Amino acid sequence: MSSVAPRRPGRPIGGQLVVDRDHVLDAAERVIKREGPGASLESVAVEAGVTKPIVYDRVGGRAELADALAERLSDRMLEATEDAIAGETLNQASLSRLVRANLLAVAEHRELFLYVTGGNTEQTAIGRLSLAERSTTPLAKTLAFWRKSQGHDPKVAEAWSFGIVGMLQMISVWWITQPERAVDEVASQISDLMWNGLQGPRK
Amino acid sequence: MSSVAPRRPGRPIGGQLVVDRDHVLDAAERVIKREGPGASLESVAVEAGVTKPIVYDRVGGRAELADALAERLSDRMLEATEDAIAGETLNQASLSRLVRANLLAVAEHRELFLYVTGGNTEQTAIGRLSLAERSTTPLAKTLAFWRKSQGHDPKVAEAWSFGIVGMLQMISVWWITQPERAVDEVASQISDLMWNGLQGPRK
DNA sequence: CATAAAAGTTACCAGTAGTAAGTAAGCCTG
DNA sequence: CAGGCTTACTTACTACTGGTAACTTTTATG
Repeated sequence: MSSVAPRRPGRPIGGQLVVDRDHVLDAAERVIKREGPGASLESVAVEAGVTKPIVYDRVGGRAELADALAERLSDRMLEATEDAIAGETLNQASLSRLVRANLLAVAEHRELFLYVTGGNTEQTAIGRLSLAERSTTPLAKTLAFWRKSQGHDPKVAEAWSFGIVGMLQMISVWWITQPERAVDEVASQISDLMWNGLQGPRK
Repeated sequence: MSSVAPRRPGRPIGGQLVVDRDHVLDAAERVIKREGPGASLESVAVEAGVTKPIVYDRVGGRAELADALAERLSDRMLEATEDAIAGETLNQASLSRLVRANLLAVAEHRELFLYVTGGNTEQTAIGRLSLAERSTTPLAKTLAFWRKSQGHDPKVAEAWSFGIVGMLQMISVWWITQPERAVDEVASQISDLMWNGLQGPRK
């Protein structure tokens, strides 16, 4: 499989790029899936059929790689969860479907999720935060709009968004390490907590 | 400061241990506070006035070090938040104080918190989960008891605990990177969300 | 056709986790 | 009180990894 014909130095015949950025990122995902987080850039390069400096040229260092993969993952998750709630109004049932879709998406990209949420040392927390921000930004907008429509103060939207995203992340990590737990049960429990929290004090 | 007299090889005069486990862990905390996460074991050893193999003997490798520090941090956080809610019954005000105390405790141990929650590669997610578990286990007990006393199903306690801890963690990371944000405001907003969520559907 | 640009690889450096081997002091037995 | 075992360290190494500088070959251009 990895018996890619060894290439000589120098510009390749044909003058075309051998791999582009997405090829490298795809390779990175496969390696992470196979070797877990902590996979080396060397492995990624080999998997992409190329050498390390190319990885640096196409995507950058370890931190940038993590960022790029985080971006991809969060886009996919957003897509998966958008389908679950598409166009519909916010209510308990749609919320539960959203949580469920989130869990299933995490399970599907298990290793990648662990890699992205789980640190590549250095400014990892900032990275984790920026990943979260990709989710919170649209969520905060929705929340603010919804709060206003309910006659409540929309100021809480930003903090609540981060809280909710954190909750989903932690639940995801917990759930994928407990495979015997039914996804529907957890989704329903968490959406209960969220829904009642969102609605505010009982009049 | 770090001009600890260089020790020769061999058993030290007096036959006593030069440093114990806690000394190494204290040194690790200082180094992390100074150099940020990603501090090397070598630095830790130097700070402890000792060499690397001693670190390995006393606490173990990088993963074990992270675990040990996580344990310490979560104990301190538990202590700090316990004071804030001591003996009192669970209500919105005490919950708000708890969130506030949590945020302040995180700010106090800022670098350590980022180190612990923010990945040391490899099985970091498992580590993060086990840290969370230290908080969720007592929380789940309290929640289950409280739910029962309210005539509700206590089964949700475990999932809810992880959700709440995840929420607090994410909010903490977010908050300490936004120093201009008033702690009381965030604490109140988050405790609103949590309290209403916990109480369940309005009758 | 000479020369610059493009697209690679090779070969290296610095730093780091982890370990094996060496060394000096204390302790115990005859 | 002499020799051997144990204790508590250090020194010195290996293996690997992130990152980069220098080199090599093909293509494009005036």
